[in-house]
Amino acid sequence: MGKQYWLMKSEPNEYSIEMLRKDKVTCWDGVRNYQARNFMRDHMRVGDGVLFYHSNIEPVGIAGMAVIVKESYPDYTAWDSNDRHYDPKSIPANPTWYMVDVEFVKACREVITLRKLKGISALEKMMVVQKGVRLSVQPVAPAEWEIIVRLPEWSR
DNA sequence: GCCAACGTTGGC
DNA sequence: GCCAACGTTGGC
Repeated sequence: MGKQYWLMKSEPNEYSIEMLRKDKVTCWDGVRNYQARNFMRDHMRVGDGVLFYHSNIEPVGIAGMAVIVKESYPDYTAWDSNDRHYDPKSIPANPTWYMVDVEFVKACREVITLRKLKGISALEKMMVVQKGVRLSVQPVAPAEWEIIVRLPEWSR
């Protein structure tokens, strides 16, 4: 399987592209949705491209780019009863939840807004522009990636 | 296995 | 802050 592409949502209040710039690498913990987990656990490979998406803030949209640098391993925050994402169903011998590590590549000069994405007809099949789709980890088609990375919002 | 009730997501 | 849409839970 060649390189694949993903879109990963984060609320910048919790974790933003600027925090990733400082940290350089972070574990993508806290995903508690089975479909999103399956993408991370079963399909993400080192080198895959990631669009870092800011949700629940103005402006909503793609804020930067990252790359997968570590393939899935158990999300240990599920085992910590003090953690917001604690899940007693997940046990170390049989983890329910997994995460990957992502590394900062670059931030957009300005956010590529959801509104803008919705206005690009070649992106009309993208999951993120579909009504009611709230999956926090989504596959991105190579053709969609190529369009997005050429948008002027990336240039310095 | 159905499905109502509930909790969460996330755009607006 | 609102609330539509979704995913999960749990009684039956």
